[in-house]
Amino acid sequence: MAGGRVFSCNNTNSVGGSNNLSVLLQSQRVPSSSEPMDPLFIPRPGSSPYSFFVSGTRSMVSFEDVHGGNRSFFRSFDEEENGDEDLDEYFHQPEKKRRLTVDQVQFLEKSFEVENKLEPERKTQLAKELGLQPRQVAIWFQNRRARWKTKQLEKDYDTLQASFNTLKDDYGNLLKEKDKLKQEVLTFESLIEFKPLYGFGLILILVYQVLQLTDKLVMKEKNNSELSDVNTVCQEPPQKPVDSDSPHSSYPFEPDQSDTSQDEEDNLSKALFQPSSYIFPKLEDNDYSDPPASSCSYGFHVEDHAFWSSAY
DNA sequence: TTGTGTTTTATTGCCTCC
DNA sequence: GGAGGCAATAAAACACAA
Repeated sequence: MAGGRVFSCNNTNSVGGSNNLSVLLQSQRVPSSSEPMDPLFIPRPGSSPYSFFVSGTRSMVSFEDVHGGNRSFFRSFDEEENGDEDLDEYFHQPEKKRRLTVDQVQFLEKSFEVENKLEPERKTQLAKELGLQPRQVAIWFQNRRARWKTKQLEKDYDTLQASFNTLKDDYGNLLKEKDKLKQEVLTFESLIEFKPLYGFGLILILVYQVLQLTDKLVMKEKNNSELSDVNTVCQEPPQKPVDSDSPHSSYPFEPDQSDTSQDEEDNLSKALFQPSSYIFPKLEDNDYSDPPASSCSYGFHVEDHAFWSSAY
């Protein structure tokens, strides 16, 4: 035993069941694990069947006094070990562990609920009441504290596990929210770059249309001047053949009006001065469609708002 | 009945406190 | 240095399925 600790031998449980046995419980030296202690049983004639010495003192305890003669605290040793032969056999057999009875355990449990630590006086008192050695009571409390600690650890673990799961869920939700906000930030950033291009693109379109229209007007003017030159050279233009059967026949030098009809000019004018005919994406509150990759896109007609959505 | 896993009782060694 | 607590562990007792 470490520190030379001296403690009472065990097997007190067997005391209660043995016939008229009292036990002198005082170990004078520490047995090694390979050297089991032989309890020293001293029969005490005339004593109660459940009386015994405790720790070598004369603190004899009558279990009948404590529990009104109820022997339920002890196993029915009368059934297990009866008579001198059994007693003799018991003395020579190696020590065996004896479990506490249900009543003893219940008594100890109630005492443990009151206070899980054991003061010397209480230990002695409990030992007396239960017919156990103080050492046994101490060991029981020690083991009981260990069991309580294990269960407490399990409870703490469950509590921590629940907290962890809750935190994990919260963390997952926060991550989702973070991604969503990040996406919104990106959209807004893109929007900031995108909006100034609206004006620039519009200008490009207008310039392009102006150039196209100017070009066509120039061409038309040129054609007209050439026609006038031809008419000047030809004093007498050839007569149109009168052919009522061929209404579509035309004079070969007659200027072709199909290319630059008045309707087309009107349309071009409309196109030029009504830029709204170019459909731009309508930026609504929740429309975070990305802008075109480049401003060149504004050179094309976009007929459908859906185009912007599907294009990106 | 037996093998196996669990529970309970007890021991051992180390540590702290007084 | 002794008393007592604790962790680790041994070993008996017990429960239970096959």
